[in-house]
Amino acid sequence: MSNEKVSRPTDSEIEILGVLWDKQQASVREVHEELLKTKDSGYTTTLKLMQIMFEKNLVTRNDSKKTHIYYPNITRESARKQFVGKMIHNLFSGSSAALALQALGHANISREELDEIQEMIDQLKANQ
Amino acid sequence: MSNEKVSRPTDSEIEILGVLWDKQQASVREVHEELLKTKDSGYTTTLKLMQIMFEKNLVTRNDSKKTHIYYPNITRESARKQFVGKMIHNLFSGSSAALALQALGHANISREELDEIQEMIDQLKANQ
DNA sequence: ATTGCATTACGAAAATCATCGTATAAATGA
DNA sequence: TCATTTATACGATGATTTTCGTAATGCAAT
Repeated sequence: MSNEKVSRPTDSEIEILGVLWDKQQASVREVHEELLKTKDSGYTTTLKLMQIMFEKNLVTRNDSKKTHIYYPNITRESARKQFVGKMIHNLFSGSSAALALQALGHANISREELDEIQEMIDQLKANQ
Repeated sequence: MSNEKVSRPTDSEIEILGVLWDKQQASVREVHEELLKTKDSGYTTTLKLMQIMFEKNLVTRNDSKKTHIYYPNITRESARKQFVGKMIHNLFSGSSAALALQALGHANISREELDEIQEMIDQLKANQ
């Protein structure tokens, strides 16, 4: 009867998960090298964070070799859902449309992407 | 030469800012009463949070009367930009279109809202 | 096998956040 | 005026997050 609860990742944990999502799997060393590109902290900091993430069930790992290999234990998709839901509630008074508009206004979006969003809207309208 | 730096609000701070954005201005008591509707904490907790927010420049206040009146010192709009930008970077690999799609998929959006988003897309396409 | 390097384990400190109790001061009104 | 209420100030605590130093351990190359 192990405790399978998975808590919400912190910002640092999201950074690490981002690397694991991209690479599918990675050692602490690999994750750390990747993080160094955008921030500056010690190796044991990354190690400790990943060990804590293991305790929190945010990642799994294969420790059969000396160098442990870590795997994400939540999907990018579920993290997105989680955070987007929270943000809609916190900052957009529950309106997902408002968030969508904000995102659209945020930065360059290609023609192809606009078409894709267009399609999504048509679909939503059709299902109403 | 005061330090005008404004840091990113925490979750609790966003809740308080939410009340101030809605009301334009409010005393600690008024904010606290509002918070009580959705959460349960002591009055001095709210007071302390708002005092810290004052030190962080997240709010201003008029302390000429005994009961201080607080004002938001960042706009809802800028907070939205801040958080949306961070989320796009953290979780959507920099793609605002991906976030827009995620938001669209999140929950019920009315016909009117869909039309509004539609319009935004047309506008973006026109400007390309 | 011994040395040297890479890795994990572990503890602890610093920083931040959320919480509240208590003291003090201002306003009110009997 | 003085007691009561209402507000702020302040310090302290506990929880969580982030950070790192040091010790122990596994592995590889001499």
